[in-house]
Amino acid sequence: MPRRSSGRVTLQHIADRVGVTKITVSRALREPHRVSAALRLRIESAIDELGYIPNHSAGALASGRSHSVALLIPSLSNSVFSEIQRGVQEGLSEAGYQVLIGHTGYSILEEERLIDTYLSYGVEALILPGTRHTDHACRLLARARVPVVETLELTETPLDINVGLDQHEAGVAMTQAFLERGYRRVGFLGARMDHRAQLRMAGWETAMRQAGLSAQRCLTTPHPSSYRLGGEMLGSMLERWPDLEAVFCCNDDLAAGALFECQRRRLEVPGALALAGFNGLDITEATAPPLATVVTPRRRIGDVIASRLLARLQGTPLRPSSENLGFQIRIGGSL
Amino acid sequence: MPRRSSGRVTLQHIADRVGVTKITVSRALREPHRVSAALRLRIESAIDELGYIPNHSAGALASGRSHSVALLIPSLSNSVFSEIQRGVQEGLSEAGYQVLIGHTGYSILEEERLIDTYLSYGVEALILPGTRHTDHACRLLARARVPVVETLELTETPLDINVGLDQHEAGVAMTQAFLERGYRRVGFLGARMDHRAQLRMAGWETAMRQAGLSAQRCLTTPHPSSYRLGGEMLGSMLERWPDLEAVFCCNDDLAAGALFECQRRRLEVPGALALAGFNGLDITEATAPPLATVVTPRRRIGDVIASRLLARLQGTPLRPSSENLGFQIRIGGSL
DNA sequence: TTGAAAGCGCTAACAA
DNA sequence: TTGTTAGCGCTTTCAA
Repeated sequence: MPRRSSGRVTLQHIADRVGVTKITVSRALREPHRVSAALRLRIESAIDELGYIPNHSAGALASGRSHSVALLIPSLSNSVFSEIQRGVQEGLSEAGYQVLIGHTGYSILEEERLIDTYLSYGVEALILPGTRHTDHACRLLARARVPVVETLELTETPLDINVGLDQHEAGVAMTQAFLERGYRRVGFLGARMDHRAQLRMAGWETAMRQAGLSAQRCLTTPHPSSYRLGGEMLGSMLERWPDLEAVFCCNDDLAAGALFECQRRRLEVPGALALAGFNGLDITEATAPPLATVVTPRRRIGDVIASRLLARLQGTPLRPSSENLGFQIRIGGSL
Repeated sequence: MPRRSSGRVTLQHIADRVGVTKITVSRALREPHRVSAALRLRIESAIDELGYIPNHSAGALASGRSHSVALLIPSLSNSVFSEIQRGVQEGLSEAGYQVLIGHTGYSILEEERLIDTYLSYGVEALILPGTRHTDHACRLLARARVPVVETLELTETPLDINVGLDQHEAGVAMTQAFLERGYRRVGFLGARMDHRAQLRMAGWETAMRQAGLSAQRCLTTPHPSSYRLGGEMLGSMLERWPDLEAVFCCNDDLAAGALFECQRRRLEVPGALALAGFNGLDITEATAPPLATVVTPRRRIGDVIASRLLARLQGTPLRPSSENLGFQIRIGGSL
């Protein structure tokens, strides 16, 4: 009788039942072709009968491989990340990796905590939203010698693999779309104001200044985006700048909320006020009128992350690199 | 030189540096009060210097405890689950548990796969969306002897802990709200048609039949819900049943999409058509008019799950139980 | 307050 | 094709 034991079925139990040693059972699971067919069948049925579940910790400890990858996302309620997740998941799970999802709530401190946690879980790669991290997080990542993907935005100084799009450029492009259509008093509405929102706003400012126009009509808040907030903030903007002709919102949620507020106020969109959002979520095509937006290649980002990461995990040495997947301006009917 | 070694910093490295044994370092981390203050400080600075990250697998293997709990959610893009997650996370992480999130995509087969995976990770509890599982999943859960929470809906035969609300009753209540306001030709619009959507629809049918009314005006699809789909399906319903007076949608996304379609068709809501959704998401309060909906206590569900689970994990033996957290009907302005 | 010994369940490396 | 041996990094148990 062992001194300590969990009571769970182990490889040894299967081995005893079949009359082989545990390494053979282990092989039957991991390299079935290296075990004779007859034996394999007996092992499989014993596993089934006894309800064996492998102990991942033991395997990871012995092999030094966890077969898992961490994907950190800022928000669980934002479809932007769910599409990236789908691409990553599909690519990596085919290759035998488990994707562990972590939720940062847009906080780089929480990100740091999760990086620590997942490194202690022995993940073989980390996928991070954004390119801003705490110093401590960067130190952890450097020491871990594990592939790291930074995504969504681009940086000149990637830690390792960087896949995303130029948020500033997208902000410029959307603003120019307003200007090309003759709008001059174009405001900016921003919430949460994470790094990407800041970049989009900076793009708006750049484009306005370049056109010799005022970038004063700007309202931001650190609060999280929501439809309701979009409506409320649009109200404040209209009060403060009654001459407003158009509003570029830092994301689709705010833009939709702003559109609803216009409907309540019987303000024609785009007749009395033009609107645009950012991301190209489903809602922008559903509203009346459809919303102008910057369509970001989220699914593709997920796919590309998976493929770059797999190359890296399978040994292809890559030096730090940035990959710009671009964006598209969709005018919809609100501009 | 050891035959195998990961090159990572281990407890032993810290111990060597400080001049103690590894068990003392281990204690300094887990039971700091049992190590002298001076030593503790030296250990802490060595940990910092060398960048030690504990190996979770080794700890879990040795102690038989993983300090982690799995939370499976059907969709990453549905705010319904993000609020539950927040409650669960807050409650459990305070108590030292790591919450591992898994994504089932509404598939009980995928759920089964994730249950298997997370059991092999040694999670100390599982939180599942819904009360329907594959037979194999039930067998896995039974053998695992680990607390299980089934949530969102209620069942007469909980596996263990069941926290949710009566989806059928909510469907009945919302339908009755239509009837009380004089609507008679009330249709039902459903997408995805997971078990909860089915229960809501059954509630609608029950209420209509009890009132002696026809439950024919019903359109469903297995496709995932989206705003766009809500609009398209409403179009089909109006074509098929031009006499439709009201539509109860199985969730808020569909209802919002239906509202947008009404706006496009210049159909007054609720004048020409009344609408209602389900869940009470942010969007229902933002649209013009605000949407009638069934407000579900999602945050509270998360909180209650955490507290029941902690009690259970800390040893309080509970027999299988169902907890009904109820719902509220909010009329908004679309009814 | 600190340490020695053993073992958690598995896999790598080598052997037959 | 199957087995033997050692050890992954940590914690438990018992001892000092």
